[in-house]
Amino acid sequence: MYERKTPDHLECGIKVTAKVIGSKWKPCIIDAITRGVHRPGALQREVGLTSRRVIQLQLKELEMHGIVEKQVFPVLPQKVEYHLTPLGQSILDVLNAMNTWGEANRERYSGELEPAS
Amino acid sequence: MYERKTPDHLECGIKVTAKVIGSKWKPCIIDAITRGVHRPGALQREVGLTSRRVIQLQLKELEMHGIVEKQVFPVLPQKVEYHLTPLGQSILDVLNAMNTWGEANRERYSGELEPAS
DNA sequence: TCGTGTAGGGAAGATTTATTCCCTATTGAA
DNA sequence: TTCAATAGGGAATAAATCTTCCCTACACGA
Repeated sequence: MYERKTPDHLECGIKVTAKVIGSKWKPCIIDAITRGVHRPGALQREVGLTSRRVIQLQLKELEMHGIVEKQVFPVLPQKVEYHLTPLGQSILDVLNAMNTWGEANRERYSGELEPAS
Repeated sequence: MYERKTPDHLECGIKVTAKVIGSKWKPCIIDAITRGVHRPGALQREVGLTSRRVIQLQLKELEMHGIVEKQVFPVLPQKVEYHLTPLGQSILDVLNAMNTWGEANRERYSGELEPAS
């Protein structure tokens, strides 16, 4: 586990939220779970472009942050499912706002960046 | 200027938005500008905790991304102001959503992290 | 027995991002 | 003349994040 060398700055709400969903794959994972993909292996195949390990690490953090809940079925072969907690459900509002803005402005950022406005 | 070695993944709106506001200080800077702090030096003092250089770099990126507009006054000593563009105004919805969620759940993430829910 | 699937993790390295240090240039005030 | 303020940037380094490689363990089927 990596140990931060600088303290977290959580003085404003934005940074709290960023701490929870601000990483390369977490939004994708949360999105996939809401679409009904619950098992780690399936999530990895769904998200693609990244490895099993990466998904595992992100799921673990999401679980620590109370966004997802891990459910272990006592069967073999192993079966595990991750579901959104109520807290996880509540953060969908934020993801939706981000998605809406991004979709509305995608073309501006897709090609090379022009100087702006 | 740093040149990325891996391509941007902008296939979903969330990542587009994250590219634009997803950095350590950009949300703070945008927030300060909306509160009426427009000059680089003042922004640096307002945000605190970071250096002049950092603010400069972030402002430059925000300008390239069309979020803020730079206004140079032809006077001496130099005077420069940054203001939000209409596009910048529109992204406030996202920042507000993030802030609301974060404020509502701050206590959960302020101390040490408990295993969750 | 060997290869497949499941889920999980340690350790090292690559990549990206943030920060620091030290420069430029200008004007006015001490 | 020297120091403060203004705004800006190059280069190097520190820190954080992401990724890859190689392990564990279990059960089933060929």
